[in-house]
Parts: sequence; C-alpha cells; structure tokens
Amino acid sequence: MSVSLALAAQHAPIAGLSPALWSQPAAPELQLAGTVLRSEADRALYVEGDEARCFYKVVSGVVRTCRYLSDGRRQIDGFYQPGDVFGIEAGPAHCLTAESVTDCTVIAYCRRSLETMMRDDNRLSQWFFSHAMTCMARVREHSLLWRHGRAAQKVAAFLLEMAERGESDPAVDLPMGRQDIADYLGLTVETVCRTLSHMAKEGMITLPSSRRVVLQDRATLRELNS
Amino acid sequence: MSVSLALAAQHAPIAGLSPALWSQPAAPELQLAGTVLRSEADRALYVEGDEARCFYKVVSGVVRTCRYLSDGRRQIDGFYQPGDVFGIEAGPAHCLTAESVTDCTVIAYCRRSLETMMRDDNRLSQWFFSHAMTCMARVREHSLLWRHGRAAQKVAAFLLEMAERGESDPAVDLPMGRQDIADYLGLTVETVCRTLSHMAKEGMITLPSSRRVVLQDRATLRELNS
DNA sequence: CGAATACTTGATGAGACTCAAGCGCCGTGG
DNA sequence: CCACGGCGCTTGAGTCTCATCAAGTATTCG
Repeated sequence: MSVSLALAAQHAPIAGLSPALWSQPAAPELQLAGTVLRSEADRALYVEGDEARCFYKVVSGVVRTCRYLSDGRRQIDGFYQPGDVFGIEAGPAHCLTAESVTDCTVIAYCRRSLETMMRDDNRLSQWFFSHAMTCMARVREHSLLWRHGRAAQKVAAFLLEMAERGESDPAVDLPMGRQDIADYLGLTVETVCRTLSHMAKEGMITLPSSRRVVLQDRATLRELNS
Repeated sequence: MSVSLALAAQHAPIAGLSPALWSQPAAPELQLAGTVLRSEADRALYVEGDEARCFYKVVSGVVRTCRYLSDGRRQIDGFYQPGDVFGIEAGPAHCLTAESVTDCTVIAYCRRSLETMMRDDNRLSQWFFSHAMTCMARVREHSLLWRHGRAAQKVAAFLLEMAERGESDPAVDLPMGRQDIADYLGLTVETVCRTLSHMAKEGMITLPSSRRVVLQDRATLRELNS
C-alpha cells in the first residue's frame, strides 16, 4: 500500500510547528510506501532498543514515547497526535519505547526508502534538516521549562500546549490520564490533581470532567512561566 | 579571513558526540568564510531576539547559552567548549542569549554561506540533518534525566558530563562558577555546594579547590541516575 | 449492581529554597 | 608587606513545596 506522507502536516510533539524557516525550502512532494497499522490502547508499537526500520505518522488516536527506569518508574518524552511523525532516529535503534495511549491508527514508513529519496533530492534533505532544527528548538524549550519549573508552571505549560492544538477553543479534551500527565511532567498523580484543583479554585480553569479542561484565563496561566 | 569549519569536531553541548549514524554520510569537507572574535569573560556574544546572521565555533574558552526570566532568574541551556558549534537556528532570530563564561575566542560563520553551500551539496544537507538528529537525541536525553532528577542525580550527571571531556582523567577542572552550575541544573548555589560537600564526605569525590573536582568513584555517581 | 480502576483529597515527612552569617581567596591601596 | 574590601564559596536555621502513604469518591465496564 502506498500512502502519501504529507510533510506539511508534520508536527513536533504535541504542539503545532511554526513553518520551518531555515533556508525556507517549501515542503517537498513525497510519495513513500506506507503500511497502515491499528492498535488498541496501551500497546507497545516498538520498544527501546528495537532496530529502527520504520518511522511512523499518527492518523488517529494518540501515541506516547517513553522510557522505563530500573526502579519501575516511567518517564514520558512526548505525546503524538494525528499528523505528528515519530520514530525517526539518528542511530540504528529506537532510543525510546512507543506506546498507544488510546486506540489508534498509524502509518509505518520505511526508513530506508526515505534515506534513498534524500540521497536523490537535496530539497528533501534541506527540508528535513530545517525540520529537525525546529524540533530541536522545541525540545530545548521543554528542557528549560522542565528543569526549572514549579509544579504549577509545568501544569500550566502543559495545558497551554494541549490547547494550541484546538485553535482558540477554550475547552481542551485530554486524551491521556493523570498518570500519563504526571510521568510527562515529572510529578506525581496527586500533585497534578491538586494543582488542577487549585487552578480551578482560583478561577484559571474549570473542570467539567476529569478529561476535559476549559481554560478561563490564559493570561494568568502564561504568566506562571515567564 | 577564511577558516575551515572542521565538521567532524562538532559537538553537542558539553559532551562529545558519537559519530552520526543516520545514513552514514562521512563528514564533508567544507570551506567557510569565518571571522575570529575574542571576548572577555561575562560578555554577551549575542542576545535573545538578535537576527541570526551567524553561527559560531568555540576555539578557546567556554561559552554558555541562556535565558533571563522576567523575575531576574537565569536558566542556562548549555555550555560550549573548544570545538563545539552553537548559534545555528531554525528561525530567523537567536532564541537564546550567548555569553562568554571565561575569556574566549570564537569563529563566526556566515549562516547564509552555509545555506548556499547546502543548496549545492546534498551530502552536506544530509550530514547536517543527521547531525541535528543526533543533537536532538542528546537534548532529549538531558530533558528526561533532569525532569525527574533529585539534586544529587543532577550534580552527578553534570560532573560525569564534564568528565567525558577529559578522557579518563579523574580530575575535572570546572571552567564555570557555582552560580552557573546552579542555573544549568535548575538548583540554587547553596544546594549545589551542599551536594558537592556531601559527595566529598561520602568519598565519591574530592575537592582540591572549588573549581577542581576529582571523581573517586564513578560507579556510585552513575548509579545515582539508575 | 458490583468490582476494578481512575481520580481526588488529606496528613505527614523529606528535600530543596530562602535568608543569614561566616570563611577564604584575591586584588588593591596604604 | 600587611590591612582592607569585595566576591565567590560554604554552612546553618527555618520555611515551603512536593512526594509518600492513606483514605475516600467517581467512573467505567462487565
């Protein structure tokens, strides 16, 4: 089966990318052979250490990349939503585990095919470099935030990040549970809960249900960070 | 003045890179016009928001990239030592401030020249993509480590990272002060001091002087990160 | 309807931050 | 040469945040 890899729709983890500006190559047209895969919630798509033969694009549902520590704790690196691409590696192996958060559909692309196409098409190479630089800026951004942030800052940043997906809609549906959020932010479930409750009490958000958050005051949420 | 940009010597922040493996292009030969700049300690090389006309390679001394928050706090993103390249941006502007930690010499390269060369040379584009992916993996590694880490873990990781530079030499000279280390790890100076003192008391390290650390027991330091 | 699971809230303690004081090194000036 | 001051580093005491342990509530699914 051949499925078009719509490059223009690629995203960094969670939030939409601003257009790549480095040497401004337009997103090239690209036809890559892809295989559609479906998965139930909470299944591993690949495991840390697996040979990185494929990379993936999310069609529907949500995927997380994570790592399990020897003491059983879990660290979540990022969430991927429809349109996002994950699993492109620098080395020969996947350096994180990828798991479905919800039932989901992904397309698996052959890494080797992309490598071949990049060898023949300089614009494609440039575009991917540009894309990688943009992703890196975003990862660095996260790194700074997580390294220095208090719990309220982290949660606020997370909510704003999730909200970016839904345009200007103040209501955000969280596809993942509290444990996922906690492992992503480096907090405990309890702290995430308390922080959300506190924000609700302060009027920054409302919580119609546990998986649904309405951002009432983005300005205040943003202020928590910078 | 024309100075060769030795690509093979490029590093990610602080630690040496393993060779880039993605599609294994050899580091291409590259001649780029570069301007040698000298700076005293604690001077800004560029400021967040400046147009990103140049990127830089450290010849001697140490450079830090950082961000200042509205409340005056400072977050350090990374330290760059001789051979390291910094200031390559995805967008039109520098998204962090770069400052000299010590007296230092850097070479400034014209971004536009590199873009032109990449347009003509696909191998160069591929190499930079591969390099960017490798850097990103490293940044993500940091991000995961520090999101969840306790103070002792962070300090241990920092020391090991600095030690990687000096081969297997157990003595490490820290080019930066305690405040820099604290702002890098997201801790306070006091906590950094206390943690180092504690590690010394436990026999993991010795502190011949405040800027010099001897790693006596790397295994234990590594264990802290699990 | 009942059980399992996810979520929320409370009490307590460990670890890191803040404020404050003391130490040590180094450069300057008498 | 030493006295002085400044700055960076270290150590101490109290406070605050967040993790832990524990209990209780809500939701989902059989």
